[in-house]
Amino acid sequence: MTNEQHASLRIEHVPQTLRELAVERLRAAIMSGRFPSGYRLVERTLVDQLGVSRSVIREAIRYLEAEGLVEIQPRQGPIVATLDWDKARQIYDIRLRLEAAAAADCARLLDTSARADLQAALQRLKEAFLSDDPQVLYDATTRFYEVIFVTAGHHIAWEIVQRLNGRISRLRALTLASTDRHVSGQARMQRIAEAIFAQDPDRAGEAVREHLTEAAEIASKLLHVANKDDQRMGQ
Amino acid sequence: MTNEQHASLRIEHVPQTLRELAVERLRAAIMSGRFPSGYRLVERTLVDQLGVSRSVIREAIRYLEAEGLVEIQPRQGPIVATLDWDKARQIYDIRLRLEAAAAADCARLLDTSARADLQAALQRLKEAFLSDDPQVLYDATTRFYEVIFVTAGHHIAWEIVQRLNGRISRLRALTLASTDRHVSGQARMQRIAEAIFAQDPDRAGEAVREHLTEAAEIASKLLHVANKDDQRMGQ
DNA sequence: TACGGAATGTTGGCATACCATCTTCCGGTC
DNA sequence: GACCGGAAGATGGTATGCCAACATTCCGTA
Repeated sequence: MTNEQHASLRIEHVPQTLRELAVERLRAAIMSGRFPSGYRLVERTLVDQLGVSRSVIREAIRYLEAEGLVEIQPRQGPIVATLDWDKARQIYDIRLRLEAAAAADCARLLDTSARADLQAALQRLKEAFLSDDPQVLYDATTRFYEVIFVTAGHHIAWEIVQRLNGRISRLRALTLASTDRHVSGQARMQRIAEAIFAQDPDRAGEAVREHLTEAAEIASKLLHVANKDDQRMGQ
Repeated sequence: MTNEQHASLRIEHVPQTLRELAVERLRAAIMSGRFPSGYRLVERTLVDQLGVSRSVIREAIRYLEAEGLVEIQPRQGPIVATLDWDKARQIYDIRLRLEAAAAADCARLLDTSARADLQAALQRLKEAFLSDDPQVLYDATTRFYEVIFVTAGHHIAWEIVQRLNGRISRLRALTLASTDRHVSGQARMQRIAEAIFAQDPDRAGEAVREHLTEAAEIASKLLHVANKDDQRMGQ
């Protein structure tokens, strides 16, 4: 069982097929905002852009469709999934529950090896907060949570959270970039880590809940501002 | 926003493309156990069985792969996803958290219309418990939860739970069929409904937790028995 | 000038063809 | 008889071709 216990800690299976590569490229393009919400994914255009055949593109789109990153409009084909505040709220709520549970179990199951992993992830996170590159902070945050989920043995929950994060990636990037967040985020992350190091499940869960509640509030403001911008710009 | 507020209550978008049809057929075949765990999904064989081209089959497989119902083995192609107790445990744990949250919010948000829906679903569930057809009970149970999730506004959580249910469908069928379950299951469902009708979120959440904890225990026993059978039969 | 329709282009759905790799099996040689 | 090598089959990966539906444009007629 679980012969992939720490599989997700590793370098993530170098993609071999064009299809896997295409999925990654498209996902990156969507999550980075290069393909904005509602953007039409015209197959033949993507063929030119990625330099692969339509078969590959279409299969990649099917995958991303099931993942929730792409929606199919009947008679119009695939578009980048849209996000309104109701959906975002639901996603933050699910994340809150799954991440709190993971942090609590992580605190319970912490062993020497996991402690070292978490320590390293926390250190990297601290450095990332000093960095100017949003991507670095994004990656470090992801890594921090990954250690928590994997240590807790919540592999499936981690997959779910990663997918949900994909759907709110732009919101998440904005949230992480927010200056308020910059200050308090680091402190909150620190508190999560401390509770886990102290092996206090309740406090770890509570720390995550506070952290994510704040994140959701910031996201709410940002999304509403963004929506107003969209309306003003007529899109 | 949420212009599909009650979309999932309806008859579910009559599939138009062969691909959607193929996804449904394959999913049904897997969930019913006709394609058992680990079964190789050979594309050209499926072409003959479903009477469509490989393009359609392959795209359907991509979708089910992202859904977690199918796994791709490098250099061997797709197989029906396998399930060990560690994965099943994780899935039950996630379901527990999401369903408890949905029941609580459902209790909070219950209005006249939702009350009627839930009442109808409960009635159908009671009749299903008297039925001999496992499928009827399965469908009625699904419908009961669907009303809870939709009323709570937890549409995304409902999608996630449905997917997770797909991955443990055989376990779930066994659990529902278990005679112990037959007796206590109905009582527990009744308690969940009563707590929601009383608009008592805490009690509703607790009732769901008890219900699912029991279900997970039954599933645990069944899965371990099944695994022993598998070993005995050399597969 | 305005309206209708036909021609053309765009695009997704579906089918098929080709190729590389891996497996299997058969035959020949030692 | 055993072992090795190659041919044939099986199978997934990829590319391409065809078609129907829909949108767009342009021309002809009233």
